[in-house]
Parts: sequence; structure tokens; C-alpha cells
Amino acid sequence: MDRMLRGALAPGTWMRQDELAASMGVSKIPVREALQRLAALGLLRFEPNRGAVIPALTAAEADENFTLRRAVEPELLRRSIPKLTIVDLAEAELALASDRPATSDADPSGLEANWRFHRAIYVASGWERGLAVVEILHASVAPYVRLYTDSLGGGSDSDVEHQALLDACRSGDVDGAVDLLDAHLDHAATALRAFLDDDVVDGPAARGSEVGEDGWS
Amino acid sequence: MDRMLRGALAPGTWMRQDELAASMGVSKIPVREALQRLAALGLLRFEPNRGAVIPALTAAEADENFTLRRAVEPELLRRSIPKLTIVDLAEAELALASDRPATSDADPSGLEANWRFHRAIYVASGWERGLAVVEILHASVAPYVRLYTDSLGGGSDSDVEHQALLDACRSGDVDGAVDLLDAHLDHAATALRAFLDDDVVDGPAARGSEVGEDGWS
DNA sequence: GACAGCATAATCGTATACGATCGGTGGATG
DNA sequence: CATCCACCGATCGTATACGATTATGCTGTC
Repeated sequence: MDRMLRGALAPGTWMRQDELAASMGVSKIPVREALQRLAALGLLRFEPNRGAVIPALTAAEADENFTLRRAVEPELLRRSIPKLTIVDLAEAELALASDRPATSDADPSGLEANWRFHRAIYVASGWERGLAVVEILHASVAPYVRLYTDSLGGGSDSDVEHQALLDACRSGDVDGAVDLLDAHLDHAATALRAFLDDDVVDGPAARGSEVGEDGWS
Repeated sequence: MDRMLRGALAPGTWMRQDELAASMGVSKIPVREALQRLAALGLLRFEPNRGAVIPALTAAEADENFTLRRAVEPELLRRSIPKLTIVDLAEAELALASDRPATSDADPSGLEANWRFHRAIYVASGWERGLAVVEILHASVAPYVRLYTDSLGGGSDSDVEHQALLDACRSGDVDGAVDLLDAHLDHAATALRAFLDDDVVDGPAARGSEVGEDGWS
């Protein structure tokens, strides 16, 4: 249903309800409800008679996003590591593996690999709400992270950091893992900021994308 | 529209769509969309053919909630204080004042006084997303906070702490304000935990409330 | 008297239909 | 030739209607 929206995103493009409904073979009602759920999470905005649009991310919003993640995710990791099971670690390993082959647009698991990995190492915390919060934050920047990893030749640095983080989780080194996580998020934030500063708000979607200035809703 | 739901909450009671629609003079569609928005935020759950219910809060979830707030809110406050305007401070003062007369169930502003106050001192940060996250966290525990403040004779301690926090904000004492905020959240968490431990999950709604055990969805 | 099974009725989820509002284009005018 | 206005088409938001699923009360039996 709305899983298609979680992955295939196009910041700045207008999505028409009828169009989405037709392409998914259902009526507008479930489409609207899915869009409402996403809108409640801030992942898209409803415009009166223009449709739904995924808001363009400003550099300030990206900074905010990663600062929030750096505040929350260490808490999750700290509580998760002692409870990590072999299954969680395997899932994290799988997520790392599935990230290597450039799965162009269709993720086999339905979840984005990066989030799959982070989720796997947090899920043992048992913190449903915190996991949901982080997922929202992650989803907000995911399209842009994808863009700059694609454009900048693939985030091999990120892969290395993920691997080191996973190793620390395996060995139960909580403080070390938290440090690695913080550094990882810092690097990601820096890279995203550089990307957003470069081609200000142009690159996002190759064709058919008009990125309106954000009116600080 | 959905403002009615944000305030008048009844954890454990079943809400029927037709009933809500009839009481608000609209059809089910807008009601369902409002409920979907709230469900996306985790404020209620949809049950197949039973209706929507506000999930009962477990002690563990309350702990999680306040730990997350203690991780996020100081960040907001730290960035907000230097930018606080006279308007923000006045709004905070108003929120404190409107908390004193026991507004039984109908808040004049439509917002709960407690959240109004916290929001007022955070809003200058300009962090829309962080504010939204904190609002969700706040809304999750709000019904219970209301319950224990009502039952335990009114949160006069909370009022005092709010006032001290506001004073620190006025004088621009960032570190002091953050310390006060952390202590305030700690006290609230302790009080809520004590309340949840006492009458386990009984008190919530006087009549017509069956609180189902949480299946760790 | 207690329990299993069934019929009824209520609720949910979605498809269809319709009015309201707004963007876009063509023409008229300065 | 540029600008303004009016009309039209398109899209959104909501009301109504209907099938599917299931909670609930009754009845028959052990």
C-alpha cells in the first residue's frame, strides 16, 4: 500500500490522488488515508488543490534532523546492545550485504538498506516509540542521502563505519559503539550539508521537478 | 476537526467511526482521515472491527517516553533561549496562568496548558521537526499526566518548576534552564511511574473502559 | 447448569458520485 | 505587444452506498 511511498520518493514532484489511485488499482480513499498518515509524519505536505508534495529539505532542516538523531539514537543503541540477539546481528549483516549490490530502485526487503541496518541494531532496545521517531527522522533525509551517495560514487565510507559499528555491537562494547555511531552520524550530516550547499535545490529529481521555496510552514 | 481528539482523550475506550462522525456532523471519511493521522503518530490504534482505541501506557513505555524527552527537549531549549522573544515569554506566562484555574475539560486555547508552556519556550528554536517529535511524546503521556495531577491534588510542584524554568529562560541562563528542565522531566517521570505502578491500569476512565493488555504490537 | 455452535446485527473498509475551489489558457483591450 | 480578465477544465474534499468481516446474543445439547 503505502510501502511504495516509503521508498520511491521524489522530492518536489506533485502527486495526484487520482493518478496514484489508478496506478495502484484502488480508489482515492485508501490513497488519501495513506497520504494522511505520511503527512502526519511530516513526510509530505497537502496543498489545497495542487496535490501532495514531498517538501524540499533545507540545510537547516538537515542539521536539525541529524542533531535530533544524534540525541536519540545513542540512547537506543545503549539500551539495545546488551539485548542484541544473534538474529538481530544477522539482520544487520544482511542489511549491509544488500547494500553492496547497487539495488537500483527496488529493495527486495521493502526497506531501505541503511535504515534496515540501523533498525536492526536498535530493535533489541524494545523502544517502539523511539524506533518510530528515528524512522521518521531517517525517512525525512533518506531521499537526499540516497542522492548524494549515488552521485558521490557510493558511500563506501558509510559502509566501513557501519561494519565497525556492527563489530562493536557484536563485542558488546557499548561506549565504543556509541562513539562510532556519533561519528557516523556526524559524517553523514557533514556530507549531506555539503551536498545541500553545493547544488542548492536543483539536483533532486532529474526531470519534471519544480522545487518550490519552503515557506516555513 | 481532530482538535477534539487531541484534548479529550479516554485511554482504553473504543471509539466508533460512525459515532464520531455523527457527533461531529460529518461523514466517516474525514473522521477516518483524522484518526489515521493520529494513528500514524502512535496516539491510537486501529482494531479490525472494533474501532479505534488509545493504547494504555505501560510503565516501561512511560520510562521510554520521558527518556526520549530528556534527550530531545534540552536540545530544543538550548537553541531556543537565545532567540526567545517577548511574545514567546508572554505566551509561556499565559500558559502558566491558564493552568491555575482548573479548566475542567475544555481548554480555551485548544491546547493543553502544559504543552502550551513547553512549546512556548521551545518554539524560538525554529526546529519544526523537533517540536513535532516532542509534541507527539507529550501527547502520548498527556492523558496520564492529567490523571495523576488531577488525582494527586494538582501539580503544584510542576507549577513551581515551570515558573523557575521560565525565570531562567528570561535571564538567558541556558545551562541553568537546561538543568531545571532535566530535573522537571525527571520528577514528572518519577511521579508518572509511581502512578502507573499504583493502580496498575485501572483508574483511567471511570466507566465503560476496558483496558486490554498490550500485545507489544 | 455450563459450554459449543449458529444466526443476527453491527462495524469496518472501500468504491462510486458529486459539489466546491482553484490553476491555466484564450481572448479582449489599453 | 504586454496585460488583465473571464471561462473552462481539472483536482480536491466529502457524502452516500455497499460488500466483507466479526462481535454478540440466543439456542440446543451434554
